[in-house]
Amino acid sequence: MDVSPHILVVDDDREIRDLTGRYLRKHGFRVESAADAKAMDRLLRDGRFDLIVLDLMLPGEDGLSICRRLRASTRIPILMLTAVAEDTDRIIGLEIGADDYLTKPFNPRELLARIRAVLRRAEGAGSAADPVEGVLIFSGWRLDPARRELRDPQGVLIELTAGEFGLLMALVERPRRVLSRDRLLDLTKGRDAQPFDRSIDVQVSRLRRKIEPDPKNPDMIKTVRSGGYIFTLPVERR
Amino acid sequence: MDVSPHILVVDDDREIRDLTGRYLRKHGFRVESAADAKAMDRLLRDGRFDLIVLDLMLPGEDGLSICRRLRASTRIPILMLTAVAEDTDRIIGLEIGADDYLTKPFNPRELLARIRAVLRRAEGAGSAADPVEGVLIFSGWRLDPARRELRDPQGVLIELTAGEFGLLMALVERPRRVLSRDRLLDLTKGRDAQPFDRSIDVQVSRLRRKIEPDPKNPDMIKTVRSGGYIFTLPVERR
DNA sequence: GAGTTTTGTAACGGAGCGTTACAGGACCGG
DNA sequence: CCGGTCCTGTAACGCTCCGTTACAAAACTC
Repeated sequence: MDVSPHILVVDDDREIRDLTGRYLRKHGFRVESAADAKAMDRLLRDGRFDLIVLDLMLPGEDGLSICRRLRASTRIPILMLTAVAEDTDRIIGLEIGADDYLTKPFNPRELLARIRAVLRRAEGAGSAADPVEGVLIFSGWRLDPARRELRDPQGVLIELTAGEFGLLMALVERPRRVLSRDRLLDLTKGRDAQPFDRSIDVQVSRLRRKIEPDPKNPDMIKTVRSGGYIFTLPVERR
Repeated sequence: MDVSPHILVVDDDREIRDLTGRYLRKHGFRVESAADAKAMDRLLRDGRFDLIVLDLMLPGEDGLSICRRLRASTRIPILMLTAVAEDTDRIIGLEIGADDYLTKPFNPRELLARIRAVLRRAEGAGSAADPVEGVLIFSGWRLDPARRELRDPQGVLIELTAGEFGLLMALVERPRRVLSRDRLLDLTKGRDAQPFDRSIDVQVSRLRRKIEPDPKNPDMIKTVRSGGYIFTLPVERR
């Protein structure tokens, strides 16, 4: 299971997206990027992020507005990028709710340091990093992310390996949706698929053997041919 | 009673102490200053401070060491001053647990802005000079940071070495989240992992032997393969 | 129904991890 | 400064996990 923090870079400058993305990945982060507010919203809907790097100047909705909007609904830490140096004080003074800021042009290492610092701070106050709160329940089964335990409807502990647990989490957190192998690989390992990568298939097979009454005719985790896999049961969070 | 925030400036350069002191006072802060670690300790002993501005380069004990030491016992926000734009130092400064930093020479207005930002952030999480938070309790166990003691549910003192205690603190202060070995190393030793570094594994093993009822099937400290370790029990602070 | 693509799973081997043994280092009292 | 004790990092061994490969079964196409 990949625990590396997930960063979302929002900047209209493609070069900045690419460079920072590469740099941050090299240092162990998972990174996705968006060129504007719309693309950002799309990514936010689908994935969980630990931090957003947000450019102040954007086409369409600008950084300030986005920042305010995000703050209204989430606590995801925000690191603002500002173009000019003079306004720095004002930015902070504006109390838009960003967690830190950096003026362009910036040194990637400084970005890295500030990201780490913000993540560390966010850690204490139940950040979006891990809303592990609550157990996931599906037709009597209980999946507990905090204890990393799965119990069947009779309450019996089902031993899962870390890989199996991570895969099941990825599925159960997104029930009744087809998840491609690529997506599952990203969610569980934070890596891209290699040609002829079958690792997800094998993990699914191993997982089914442990949780499906009849692994030959899977009920919970169904295969979607040339699509991926889907977790079919309704899931309740508690 | 004066409620204006209380700032402690630690810098060996007298001019900086005086100038920043004057500037910050003008903007409504109470300010005291110290030229070195000794003087700082003296002031800390009998005053409450809301934030410390700490120079990296100091005669005697240097800023990094001081920072680490302060973090071990308090949560007072720290704003580091670094002399040159020496990146490694700056980065380490944040990694050590400083809340922010600024490179000299700096614009007083920026110092002011960053101080305000740090104070604003600190506000939420039990601010002021609360020296060492209370006892940490998990399913009957009591971990006391002030006395550096661990007692089991029967009240029996469990002897832990300094390393074991530090590791347990790092875990218990961040329960129910996966902590990578790198992170744990940083939290406990303040250093980076070397290739083939297994010291965390060994410490975890020794700690489990002392606190897990069945060390072979750990319950409190679980392993997350290729992820790190997680402390699974809910923790209450008192 | 033959051919093609996709998926399931057994088997193998490399990598991650727990544990022990050992040795260098810190600490302490004298 | 010295010897003993305790602590902790490193090396090594064995076990488990999981990615890869290979082949068979299933699903789909025409």
